Amino acid sequence: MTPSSPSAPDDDERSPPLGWQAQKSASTRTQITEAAIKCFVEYGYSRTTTTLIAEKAGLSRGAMLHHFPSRLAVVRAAVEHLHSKRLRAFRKAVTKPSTDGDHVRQGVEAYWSHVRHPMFVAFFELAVAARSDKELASILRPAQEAFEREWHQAAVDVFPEWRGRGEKFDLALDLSRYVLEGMAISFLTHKETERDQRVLTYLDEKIRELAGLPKLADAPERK
Amino acid sequence: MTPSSPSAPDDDERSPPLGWQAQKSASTRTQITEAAIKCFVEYGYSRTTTTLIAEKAGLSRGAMLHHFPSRLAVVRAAVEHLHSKRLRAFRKAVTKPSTDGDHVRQGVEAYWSHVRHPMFVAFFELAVAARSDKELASILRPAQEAFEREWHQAAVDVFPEWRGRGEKFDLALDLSRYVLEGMAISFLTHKETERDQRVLTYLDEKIRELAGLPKLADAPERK
DNA sequence: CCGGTTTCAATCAATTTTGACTTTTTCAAG
DNA sequence: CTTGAAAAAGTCAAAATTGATTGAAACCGG
Repeated sequence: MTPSSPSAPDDDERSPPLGWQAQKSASTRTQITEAAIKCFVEYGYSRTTTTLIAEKAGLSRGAMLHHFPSRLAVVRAAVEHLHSKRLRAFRKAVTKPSTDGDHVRQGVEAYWSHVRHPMFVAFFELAVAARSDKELASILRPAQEAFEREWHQAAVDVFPEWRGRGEKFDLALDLSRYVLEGMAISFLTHKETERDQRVLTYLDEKIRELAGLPKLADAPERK
Repeated sequence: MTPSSPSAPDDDERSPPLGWQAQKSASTRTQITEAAIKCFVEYGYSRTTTTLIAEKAGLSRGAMLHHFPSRLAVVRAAVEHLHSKRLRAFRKAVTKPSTDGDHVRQGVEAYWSHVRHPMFVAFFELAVAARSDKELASILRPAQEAFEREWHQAAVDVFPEWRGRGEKFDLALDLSRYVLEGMAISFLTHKETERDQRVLTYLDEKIRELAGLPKLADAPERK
């Protein structure tokens, strides 16, 4: 069932030979939660069984259930882990010094990269499953709300000059969120085309309009 | 397990006393597929078991498996049924004589109503599940592609004057699709606010811009 | 009224998943 | 080197789901 070697040094085993049991335990726990997240992305939420998680983490199922007594406990930990990772990655993306001082472009790009990352897929799977699973919903809601607050705060930080013009600001935020998430979700089943680049460029343009910023001379290449 | 009366006259039982067995069978089959669709909406795809479908359809499980030999057969039929219903409803919405000759408004409104309908939720559940279920994906893909072709055709029909200006036309279409679907999906877990009405109004406005139509004097109330 | 077909109901075995329980291994401290 | 606690592995029964099989009931044509 678990043919992998008992102590396969994964990417979380890089802790120095402090050899502490507590540290090893923590390392194993993150290994498990990350395996769970990978399973969400690869197999979807409902197909993520404890067996599958243990297999992907390179542990026996019994070992996993020692760290997390039940499936839900793993899910809980995975949600927290995913949330903090997501938050950290997003913060890093928006606080990165802008390459050309183009706040709009950077903000859009940051969230666009974010929603195309596997982490967003994992969170999306959880969100969809939570729609008809009240228990999961109660676990997910705090993390989701926290992320959205952070998202909004990041937007305020990126556009400090935009204070007071609340109505258009909110509109630009909502529009961006819906367009980018809608595109990202669409791309889960469809493949990207050149047309979609035009949508991103157009979104940039409209946000600038709403912000009262000057039009960009020409749209530079998007990666 | 199935406490409901054996021959509960549901909304599909209203066929006249033609008493034919073949017709009754067809009626029962649509009853089953519609029950399956309801289950997708209410419990999600993965939790929609054969037991649950039979229960919701008011049949014994054995009776259901007589009409559809396997779970997948039910899903297949449900996808087809859902697809034709979706297509019919959408066609009706877009071909309805516009109340005030405002094509843009009508088109947006039509698709907005569509994505807020339970049928869209069901299709969405299927689409998400299909992401990690190749068998379901192969069932769903034809229906999805057919609907998208029809969607595009409907857009062309609603804006006959827009031929030739392909680039902006496609942009308007893509934008609308992403915004509306993104909003609809967001509303599956969040609740609607007044801010979202502004996004719809803004979308109307931008489509008019792209089409080169005059700005609307004032935004009438949305229902 | 009868015969055969269709529809429906109920039971059964096989499989999967889960969580509890037991046993073995690892490892740091004395 | 011994020892005891933590970690890992393996085993087990209970529950759920599925599809097959069998038996009963309704219905139509003759």
